[in-house]
Amino acid sequence: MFLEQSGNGIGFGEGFKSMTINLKQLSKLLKLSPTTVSRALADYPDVSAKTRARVKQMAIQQGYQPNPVARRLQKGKTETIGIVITPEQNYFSDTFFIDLLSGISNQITRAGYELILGVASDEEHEMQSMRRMVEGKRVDGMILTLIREQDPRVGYLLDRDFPFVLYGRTRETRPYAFVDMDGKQAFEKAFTYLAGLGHRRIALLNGEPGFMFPVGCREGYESGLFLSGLELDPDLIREWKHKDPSQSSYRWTLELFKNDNPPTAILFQTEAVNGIFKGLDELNLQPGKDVALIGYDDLEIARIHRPSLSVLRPQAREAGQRVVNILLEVIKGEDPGKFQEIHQVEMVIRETSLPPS
Amino acid sequence: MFLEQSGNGIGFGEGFKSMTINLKQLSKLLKLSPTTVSRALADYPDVSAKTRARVKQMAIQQGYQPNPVARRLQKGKTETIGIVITPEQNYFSDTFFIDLLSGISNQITRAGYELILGVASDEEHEMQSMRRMVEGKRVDGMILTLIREQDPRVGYLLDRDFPFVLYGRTRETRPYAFVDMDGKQAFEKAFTYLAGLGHRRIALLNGEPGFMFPVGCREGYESGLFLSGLELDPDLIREWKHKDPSQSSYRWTLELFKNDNPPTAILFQTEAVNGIFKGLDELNLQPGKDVALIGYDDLEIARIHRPSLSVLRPQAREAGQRVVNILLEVIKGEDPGKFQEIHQVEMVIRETSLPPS
DNA sequence: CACTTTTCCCAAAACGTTTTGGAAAAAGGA
DNA sequence: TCCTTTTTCCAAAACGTTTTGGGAAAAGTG
Repeated sequence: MFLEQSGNGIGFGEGFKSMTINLKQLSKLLKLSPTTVSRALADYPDVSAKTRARVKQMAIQQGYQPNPVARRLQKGKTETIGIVITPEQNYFSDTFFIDLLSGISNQITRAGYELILGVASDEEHEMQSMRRMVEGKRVDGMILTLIREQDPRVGYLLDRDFPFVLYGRTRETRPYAFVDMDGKQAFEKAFTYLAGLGHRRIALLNGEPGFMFPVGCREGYESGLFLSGLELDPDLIREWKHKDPSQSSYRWTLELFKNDNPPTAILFQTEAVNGIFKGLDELNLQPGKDVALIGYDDLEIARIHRPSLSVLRPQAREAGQRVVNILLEVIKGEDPGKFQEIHQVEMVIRETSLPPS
Repeated sequence: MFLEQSGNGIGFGEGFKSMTINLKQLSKLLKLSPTTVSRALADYPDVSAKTRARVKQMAIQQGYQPNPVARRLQKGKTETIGIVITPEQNYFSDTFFIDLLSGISNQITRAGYELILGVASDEEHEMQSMRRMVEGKRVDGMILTLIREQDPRVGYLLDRDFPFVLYGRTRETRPYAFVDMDGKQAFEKAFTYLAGLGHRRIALLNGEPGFMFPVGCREGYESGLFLSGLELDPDLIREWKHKDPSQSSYRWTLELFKNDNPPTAILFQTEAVNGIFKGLDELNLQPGKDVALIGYDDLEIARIHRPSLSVLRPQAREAGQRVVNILLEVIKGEDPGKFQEIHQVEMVIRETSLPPS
């Protein structure tokens, strides 16, 4: 008989389903050792150009793909990176996050890696899901998003010396890798733009405290005040709730204009725009005309709405790609402290950023 | 020396990072063979209750977790299931999809499996991403969403006899497993409810042709017409575009009310609600008062808006869990044709479903 | 030609599990 | 007591790769 081992012979009696060839079968077909075939495909220099070509051609012809599980075991790597999302925080339904994820996925695939996804209902499950990935040896590295000021995930991963990259930043003294958007510069830019148009009462509807991103926004806002020679008025600043962006921003908008000296412009995260629009509508104020608006993030609603919303637009897709490339370096053993990127945010002037009337 | 093999001895000189124990080390600690330890942990009957208890205790104490990659190789399974999303279609940013994903992830984790995510920019990349998973032996099964009437993915998977479950249905004669929402029943229910209130001119703003879900909605609408003894008026039916739900539905709303005999109620997918609201606003028509509205899917906007939107609410999370449980059965070898579930959709009456004025 | 170097290939080990096919020890039956 | 059955354990093989450590043949070198 030609077939020496159980199911490892070539060709007969196998269903369509299992029509995949493995290294041993391929090497038999080529009358070479598995070693040589493996090394030929990996472009090792110790296999002649001729046989390398022959091997590669046959591999393509036979549709051979190395079994990733076997490779992972041998290499001691999972070739997988993990991410955990928390839908409750109303963050995931943001198109900007999809862009981020799209960039991440794109780059991961290009590297031949896999992205595994955890969905956690709250902070506790978020940690639990991450620990399963890390301690269960299911991933080589983690990507963290929606970072909090005090983020236990970061300490956990640093303690274990486990590779990770943040999209965002946190309060942590030890060095770690991150890609962040320059929220400060963005809000400063938006503020000074509005101030340059003549606005003197500019309100800030900021993200919920506890998370890190509102910190930069606030800094940029204050920096804008300073650069424009204006005083901070606490009445013009408030936070919306992640659980309920529209409702909380709606209420705040109504309150804001009960003020004796109401604002002529508002800076905010675009996520909260529906509530603001609704509030203004109820107050018979026209967005853009009676109140200038600039949102952070370019969601669909910003483009669709009439008047269209001026926005600060982070390049989420590019950021996602950078996050992955950095993580791959960190996994290789590079020093995470070397990778700390702050990306500029572009301002898109549309119809809601006119001078005060 | 006590340590017989390279890094396999217990305990000395290993960093915090590699403080994970493997089966061989654990068995050495217990003075048992790896075989017995493995079988003890897997509750095989051929290991005594006493040693089983001892093994389990030690495993917990040492924090032993079997290396999933090694297990997968031996078992010939990836313990992984795949899903590919297409952000372009404006589907992913829907909270209902997050619910679905949440149910999927939840159940996958419970089974000890992994969910790997592909993000594809268009139909072609969607297929490519799926093929990578399937032909690259990276998953044991696939979950498909946003199904088209003619969906090449289904044919591809059926041809290869590869396990999969649809969230939705397609036009395909061969048996396959699916979990679908009863869009027909939902729209019929909504229609007859409105008709029961006295509405006689009920419009339908449906999803884009080519996808499967609008088919059921249309059927339900027509069935509602029939049950209410009404005639179909083509002027009252139109589709919105996936690429741009708000804009297309906005335009349609304006056109709709140029009609000599305009509708008093509209049925639609909630995704398109922003355009409808905007259109009605421009026409000085009050939602709920001048025009009754019932949307399909309970998005945040539906609850937030004043008046709040009456909706048809699919239980996406439960559906996601079912999809996974079914897929696991199919992977085990069960006949996919046995698993064809159509889930009822609940109607939530809020403020936009009053009788005609 | 004899010796060294380079080129090209391969057998065996290893990655960490689970499964297979016993085998020794204990218990039961006469 | 001797034989059979049950209980309890284990050595070895297998999963499909990649890496290690050569080794034979070919090509240079004097």
